[in-house]
Amino acid sequence: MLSNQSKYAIRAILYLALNSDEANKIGSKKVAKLIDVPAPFLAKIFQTLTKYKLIKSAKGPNGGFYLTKKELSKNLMEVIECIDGLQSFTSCFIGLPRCSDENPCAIHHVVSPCRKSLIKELTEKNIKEFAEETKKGKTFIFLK
Amino acid sequence: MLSNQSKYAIRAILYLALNSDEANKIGSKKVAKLIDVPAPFLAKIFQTLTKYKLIKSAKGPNGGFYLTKKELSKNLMEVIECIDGLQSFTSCFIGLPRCSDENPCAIHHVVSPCRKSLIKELTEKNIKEFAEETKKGKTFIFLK
DNA sequence: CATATAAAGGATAAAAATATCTTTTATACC
DNA sequence: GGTATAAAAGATATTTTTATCCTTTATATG
Repeated sequence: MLSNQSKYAIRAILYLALNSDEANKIGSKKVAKLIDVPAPFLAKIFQTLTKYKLIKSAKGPNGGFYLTKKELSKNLMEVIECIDGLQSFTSCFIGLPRCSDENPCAIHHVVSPCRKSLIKELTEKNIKEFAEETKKGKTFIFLK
Repeated sequence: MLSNQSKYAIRAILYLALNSDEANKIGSKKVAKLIDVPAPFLAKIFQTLTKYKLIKSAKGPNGGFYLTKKELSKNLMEVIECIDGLQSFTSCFIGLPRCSDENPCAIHHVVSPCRKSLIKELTEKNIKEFAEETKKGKTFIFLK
């Protein structure tokens, strides 16, 4: 479904949501270790996320990555979109080039409602809200 | 979401459901051309589907691939399972190794219901039923 | 200003998925 | 039995995704 890049991005961004702010920046290597993803790969992912303004970065000593209120108000679909694009959510499940509600493929009516509800939830709930549930111990972003 | 292999497999198997039977076998090259997928790749996919008894094959002149009642009664989850496995439907959306209903990742509650309903529909409806809707002109398996 | 730190950028490497090609096997039909 | 047909099997090539490495740039601090 999602590429590894998007998976890592979501985990990392939720980690930053829970553990960083302007006064507490975290380096990419540290995040990588803590959420258990390949460090140089995460560094690349963070470059993309920074470029698309989904996270903040600062160079130099005490530099690192962090989120502010602005980034916390973004949603996970934006994260997925800036890394994978929306194709995997919008293009035909069985690869027909012009499948649509009007011209549906054989399984369109089975797949489309599922996707729409998933997109809705990943768009309407922001990063802060997802992080808050984890903070309360209801959900996890890493599991030992 | 699905690999190209699974996408092609579903389209091809629905094509066979609509256009083949024991008396009307179709060669893999012909199917490939008609549903617009790479011919040698489809030939490989058909090998797998044959091995897992999701389609029938016959060698030699007038040989080819076809479905009987038995194969028509199978479902599309079986097709996906034999090619991709179930990982993409069952493993954690953001890649946590032991995410579950009891130990949910941050987006488990958003993703899990969508997946469950998708699996249910792709399991409960058989190939014949999907093909019949296409036969009636309600859905398509190729679109010009 | 020198030094250390950490991100940014660019180039490269490894693995997996996608796709193709060639040879072998089975079988229908003359 | 010989020939043509088509799948099965196995080997190879290409592309994309995943991952790593090295150099450059920015900046905080002494």
